[in-house]
Amino acid sequence: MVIARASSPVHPAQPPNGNASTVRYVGADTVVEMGGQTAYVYNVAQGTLRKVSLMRDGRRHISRFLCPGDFFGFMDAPESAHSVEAISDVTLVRYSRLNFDALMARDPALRHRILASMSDELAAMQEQLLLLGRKNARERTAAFLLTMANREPQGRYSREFDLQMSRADIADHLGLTIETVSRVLTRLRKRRIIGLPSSKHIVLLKRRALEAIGAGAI
Amino acid sequence: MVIARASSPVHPAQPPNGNASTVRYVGADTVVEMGGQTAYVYNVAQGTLRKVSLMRDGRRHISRFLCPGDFFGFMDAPESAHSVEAISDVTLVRYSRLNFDALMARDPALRHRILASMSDELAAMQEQLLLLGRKNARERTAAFLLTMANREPQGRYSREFDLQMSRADIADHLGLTIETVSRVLTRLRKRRIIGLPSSKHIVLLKRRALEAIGAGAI
DNA sequence: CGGGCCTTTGAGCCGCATCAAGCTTAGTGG
DNA sequence: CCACTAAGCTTGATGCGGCTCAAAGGCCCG
Repeated sequence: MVIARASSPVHPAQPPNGNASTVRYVGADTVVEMGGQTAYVYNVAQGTLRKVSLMRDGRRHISRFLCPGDFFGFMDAPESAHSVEAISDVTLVRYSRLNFDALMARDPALRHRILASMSDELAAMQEQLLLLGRKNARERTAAFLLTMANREPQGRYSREFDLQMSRADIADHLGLTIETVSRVLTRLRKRRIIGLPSSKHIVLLKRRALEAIGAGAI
Repeated sequence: MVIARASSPVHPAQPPNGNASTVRYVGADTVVEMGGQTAYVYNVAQGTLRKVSLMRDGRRHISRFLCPGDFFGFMDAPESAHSVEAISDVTLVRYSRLNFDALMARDPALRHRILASMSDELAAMQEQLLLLGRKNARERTAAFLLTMANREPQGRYSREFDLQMSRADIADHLGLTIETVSRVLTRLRKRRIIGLPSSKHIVLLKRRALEAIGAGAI
């Protein structure tokens, strides 16, 4: 039940306007928030985080990676035992939940923006359920790469991008092992569907083929 | 993109009050709603439905079973290709989406009820992601039986209940095959953890043991 | 009593996990 | 600039859980 505990928050609580404050976390694996009702709603400004569920015996699942623009801490139920951890240096904008609720009540535009964001998240989760329930390792990996490509900031050409997370994180997101993820990526590289100049740098050589694989054709 | 197409709606559109109307569907496999922006929000009054995603090659996934009290059609994103199908005779209360939005804007209590309901749904989906990503067949089945037991209407003693859905539906919800579901249930019966007087009637003989299995202990 | 559907049970196989080395990269200190 | 180390990634060999294929067993309804 750790709330916004940072091992090293660089700039704690400096409000740019009345409601929000900016918080930064440096280094990997910083636990930002875990379970319970949180006092804050966060918006990711920079960096990447992971939303982690843990089983008692150590099995781990990552339900989602949080990228710039994403909200979190808004709709998380008390009982679900999950935490949010930074996997790179991160800058968050933090809103008091009370202010946020009040703001939502007055501001229909914000309300719709939040509902749309939640709707997107729900759709993504539903896709992920299908992925975990019915797709094989190759299909999962292809779909994941495309999701990551589409999440890249606009400034960058999404044909080519860096994965922000380790093989272990990818495996725990896709319900696979690091070995399987590695093998599938190697196979996609050997078939010239992706380029892999370094372990985290991805080039989409045949996007259409990758899309077909991710959708379960072929 | 079929919206509220019923093969046999018994009582179409009889408004009990200004906003809502009651709709009934008889027979199984009736498609109630599929993809796209729907004009209505539904609340389940009686019966059970399934929320289905389909892949082009026929692979199927059921992300959720809808039971009395559940809302749907509220937060479903346009692009996700899923449908909602009745698996028993069903009575739904249908609200116009426009009215619903307006009502939500004015009524903080309703707004919080809806947010809470969405929060519950999100937590359930997160649990399901962990289940599909990291649990084995026995753990999935145990967790599923407990979920179903806890969803029973209060009038019925949840130690003992009827499954509303077929083995195929259970399999498609748990990312397994009908054969595996059947085998796991048989094994749980032989270990006297559940009773199975008929194929759809479940008796929880050792709830604690089942909980331990479902959580991944043992 | 017969036919169709759902469920159960069995036999064999396959995809991914597990176990076990190597390899690459980054960081650290001499 | 080069050991040295540690962590992460890749690759190979083997095993197993759940899928596939097949058939038999219940149940419902005419």
